[in-house]
Amino acid sequence: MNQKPNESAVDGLPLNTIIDGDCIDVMNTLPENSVDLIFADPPYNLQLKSDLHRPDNSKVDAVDDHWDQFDSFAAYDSFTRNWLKAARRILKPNGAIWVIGSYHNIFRVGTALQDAGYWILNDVVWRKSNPMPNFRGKRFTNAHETMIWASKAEGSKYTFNYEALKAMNEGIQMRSDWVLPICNGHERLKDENGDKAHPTQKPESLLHRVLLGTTNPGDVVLDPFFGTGTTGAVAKMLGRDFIGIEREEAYRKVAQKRIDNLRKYDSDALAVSLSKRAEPRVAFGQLVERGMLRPGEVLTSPRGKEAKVRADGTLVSGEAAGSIHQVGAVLENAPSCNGWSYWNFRRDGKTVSIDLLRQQIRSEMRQRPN
Amino acid sequence: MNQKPNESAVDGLPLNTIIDGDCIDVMNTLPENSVDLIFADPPYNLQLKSDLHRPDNSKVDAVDDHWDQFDSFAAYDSFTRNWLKAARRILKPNGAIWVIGSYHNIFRVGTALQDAGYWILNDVVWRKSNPMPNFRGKRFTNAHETMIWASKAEGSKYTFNYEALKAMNEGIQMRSDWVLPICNGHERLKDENGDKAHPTQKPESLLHRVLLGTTNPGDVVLDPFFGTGTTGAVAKMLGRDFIGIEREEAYRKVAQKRIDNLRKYDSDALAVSLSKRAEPRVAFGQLVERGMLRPGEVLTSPRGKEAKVRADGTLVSGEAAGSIHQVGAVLENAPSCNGWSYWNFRRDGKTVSIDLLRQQIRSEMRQRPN
DNA sequence: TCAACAACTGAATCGGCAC
DNA sequence: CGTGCCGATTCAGTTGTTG
Repeated sequence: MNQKPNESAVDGLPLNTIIDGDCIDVMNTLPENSVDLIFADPPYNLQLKSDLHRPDNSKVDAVDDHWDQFDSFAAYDSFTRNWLKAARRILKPNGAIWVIGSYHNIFRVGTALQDAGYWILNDVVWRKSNPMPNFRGKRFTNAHETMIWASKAEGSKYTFNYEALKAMNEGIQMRSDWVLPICNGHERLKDENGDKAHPTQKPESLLHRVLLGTTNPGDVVLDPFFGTGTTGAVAKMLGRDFIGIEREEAYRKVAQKRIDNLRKYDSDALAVSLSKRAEPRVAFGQLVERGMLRPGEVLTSPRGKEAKVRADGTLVSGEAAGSIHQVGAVLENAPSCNGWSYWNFRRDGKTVSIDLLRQQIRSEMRQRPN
Repeated sequence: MNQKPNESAVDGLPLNTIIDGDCIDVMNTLPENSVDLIFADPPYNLQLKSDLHRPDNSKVDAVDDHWDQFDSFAAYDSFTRNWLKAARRILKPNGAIWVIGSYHNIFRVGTALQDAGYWILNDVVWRKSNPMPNFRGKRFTNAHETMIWASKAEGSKYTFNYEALKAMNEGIQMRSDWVLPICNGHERLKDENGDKAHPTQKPESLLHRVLLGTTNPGDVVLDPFFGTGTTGAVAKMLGRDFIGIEREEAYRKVAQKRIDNLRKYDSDALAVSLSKRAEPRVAFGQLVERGMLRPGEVLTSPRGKEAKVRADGTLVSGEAAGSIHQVGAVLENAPSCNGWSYWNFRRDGKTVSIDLLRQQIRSEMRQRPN
């Protein structure tokens, strides 16, 4: 394990380990408010009544492992509500959860999430570019799975790397439907017999988008149904810490080997496009103080409105006076206005945005903090 | 009304009419086992906290109608279970139901459907080609809605026109995700003031696919939340009988006029919107997510410039950071640059264009349209 | 008449921080 | 806790106007 525990993490967390046990029992041993993100791929409660066969009579290796049978919806609901409750206790107040499922279980999960006090932020559809066809031709090809993204509570300040996701999507904001291939080829882990090691291994691309978009480097990501450890593998590569919980020894062994053989990406490759919100705040008055703008100087709007700069960093325009934002909003008769992008000044015969001056100050601050 | 009652229909059904009243009360007056399909677009129970403005300061005309207000999840669940129970009674034994919703309500609906004894056949995702963006950059663009398709009971011999749907989809099995534009333009009904007649009018293309795929000509289709009557309009065009239930007089009037006036024009418009397909867009970030390129990997230009790939699909090269196009333009001191043809990577000792990777993804997408 | 441009719109649980 | 204020934030279209 070449990944070190993170400074900001809560003491006593078993970081970057795979824990043997039932996920509810294990989560109940962890400290409350200690985990940044939970990614959960719970059993699907598949309702296959008999073995499914392809048209050529070869048998489909369906999900029929013993852990995936539930007597009734009631049993599944009880199981779901219990693990969601344990998960919510260990989540930090501003933490969030992702749960993935199909129509067999996702409606139970979504209802339980809402009832437990989680606040749904989006449902995200993983649209598979290469799904298994519907061999019998009796239904639509089941070509997607659904993920629910929810914060611990209404009003939580969840992490969302908007600009990074937008950059990843050619400059257009990321939508709630993601087109990604299913996990196969070299990525699909095999056991000693060459069979697939886990029936529902998720693709790393899916976790890449989840972790890049809704965690920061150094965050703690817990996966209560770790399986073959896709969550841990991607977390390690992206410089996040993980905690995995898995009951089946065979899965734990495959996952541990998989993760040990991975390296973390260079940290400069993990830097991500930042939102302007993360930039330090600059008061308009500083431009006046520093002489970048003089009291009495006239600012102009895109549509030719004018305002005069006062010595205290406020503007006057006719009856209106106040901050660059307030005066802009009054002149435009708008509920609000970003004065930084609204106002311009003249230099050497050219019209320049006042935001350019703010950027100068910010770049000075970066070189010499304080 | 130029549509005649169907021979096979149960006697006493008010075919091809719009009934005034609460849907539960009205359904309870209809004979049991009498309807082939129910399409329901119930209130979504949106919980809007305050006004939302676009970045240009214009106000979003949100759904704030009284019929969408519920006090709690419990109240919404009670409402849902009641109308689903009434609906199930009037469904024929081999009948089926479609319910459409968003993450606000669809999990409650799905759970209630399962609990009431319906048998879910698929969840189908309507991927909107032109959704409203997320103006605040706080979440993923809400770019889809979910429909649940369920039979009256497990083992029902529901209708599924597999070949018709396959033919509609260029010879490939119809998948569980449908790309269709939202309802706007001439199809969007307006009131006397020129405002939208209904806040959530569904596109005819959506109902066309539902009715063509899961009913036969002459079947009876009931819509308990008829609104402006998209279900009735498409049913009439496709030779199915409809029963609409709607409480609001204004909606009933608009719907009646719409259905009475159906012209050939409508089916032309339908054909156009059905043939619309989203152009496959490939973002450079997808190559990184999918592991085709690794964060930290170095790309080279034809003249030997280098840049490093970051986890969010942007590049860094010295001071320059941004998209493959932006960084290429900076390094060449050019106004613009096609990053796809500019950048190369190394594999097995050979230099390869990144465009080759894009072509791989494109070919995957082309094999499975829609 | 047409092209170019401006204005408008859609089921949305859409801030954050200092005081 | 509330109040006040800074200041960040949009995609794919359709309709209407201008030249």
